Amino acid sequence: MKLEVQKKNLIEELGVHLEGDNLAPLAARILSTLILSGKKGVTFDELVCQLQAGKSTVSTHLDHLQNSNRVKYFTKPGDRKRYFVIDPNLILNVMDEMIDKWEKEKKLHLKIKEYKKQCNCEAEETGDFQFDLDFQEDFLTFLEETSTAVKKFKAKLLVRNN
Amino acid sequence: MKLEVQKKNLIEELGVHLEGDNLAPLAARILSTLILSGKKGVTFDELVCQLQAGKSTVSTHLDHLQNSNRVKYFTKPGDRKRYFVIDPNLILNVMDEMIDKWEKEKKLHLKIKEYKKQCNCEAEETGDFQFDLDFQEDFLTFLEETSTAVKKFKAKLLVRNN
DNA sequence: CCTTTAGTTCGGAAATTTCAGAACCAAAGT
DNA sequence: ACTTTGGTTCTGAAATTTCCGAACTAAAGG
Repeated sequence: MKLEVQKKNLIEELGVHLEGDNLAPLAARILSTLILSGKKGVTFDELVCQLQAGKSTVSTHLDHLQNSNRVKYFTKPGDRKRYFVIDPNLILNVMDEMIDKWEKEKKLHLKIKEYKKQCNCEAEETGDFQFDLDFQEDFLTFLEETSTAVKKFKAKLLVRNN
Repeated sequence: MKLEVQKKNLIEELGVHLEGDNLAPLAARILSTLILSGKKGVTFDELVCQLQAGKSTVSTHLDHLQNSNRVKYFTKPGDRKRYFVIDPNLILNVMDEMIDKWEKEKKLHLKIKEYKKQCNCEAEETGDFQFDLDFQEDFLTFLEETSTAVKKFKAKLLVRNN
């Protein structure tokens, strides 16, 4: 199959997939395009044209993508255009986000565990425990272990890249 | 602090958090309520009252939550009401979902890698490679490792529970 | 200065999601 | 047979998200 056709199909497929992470359709298409366009970068106008989108839309979404450390740009001397590329640390940033989210989740579930314990204490005399603390326990271990797995891999990457 | 107040606060806090996983606000509140109400279960009417929501809304969202294996219900003999509780396998199901998602992602990125390789080949003579395959390589390893970490933990849980 | 380029910002239109009310249904009680 | 209970389904309203166009700005070119 011709490379251009392949690219268009992949942009769409990856785009749909990326929408899963709370990205607006067009934001997902932008990111997808950048992922599939490589180091040479894509300009603002190219994005507007290729995605058939409004300038304002592209501008806003590019802002978002840059603020969330997914996208960067570089310039060429004597050329006012910006060449957008995916942030070279994208994987690391994604991992950091995951770790962060799990960290928050852990704190929340510790609070919940506390609450459940208190509830079970109150029901002591009746012997009618409301909560199975195993669930909470398991979930916390789950978050812990998954977190460390990602952290380890992150460390490995960092060592290798230096 | 009084347990009831604690519970209400936790339901809201956990609810907001759960909205992060593509759940509608009310769906998140339902799940949150069930998580914080334990084994005794919560009836349809209690959900409608406590969450101040329409019956149709609760009905629809409960459907969703059951179809996505997050929620189950049990009944009591001689009592037509349904007592909703979180699915006892919720953690396992969540893990399966994660593994599934990563599996799909892996397939997609293998396709992308293929595409990138072809692109780089075409640009062979110019020496002007469009893609740094490291990114793709790293990402695939990342998915692989995170997946196995979760799978291992899942296996551990399964062994313990039997 | 005036124009062109490369965008940004603002206001609102269009699409989508989320929710509620009314009508409905099926099983159980009377 | 009628009523109550415990929901479900359908239709549309309200809220939110997503996007676009028009007007604007700032830097560079002529």
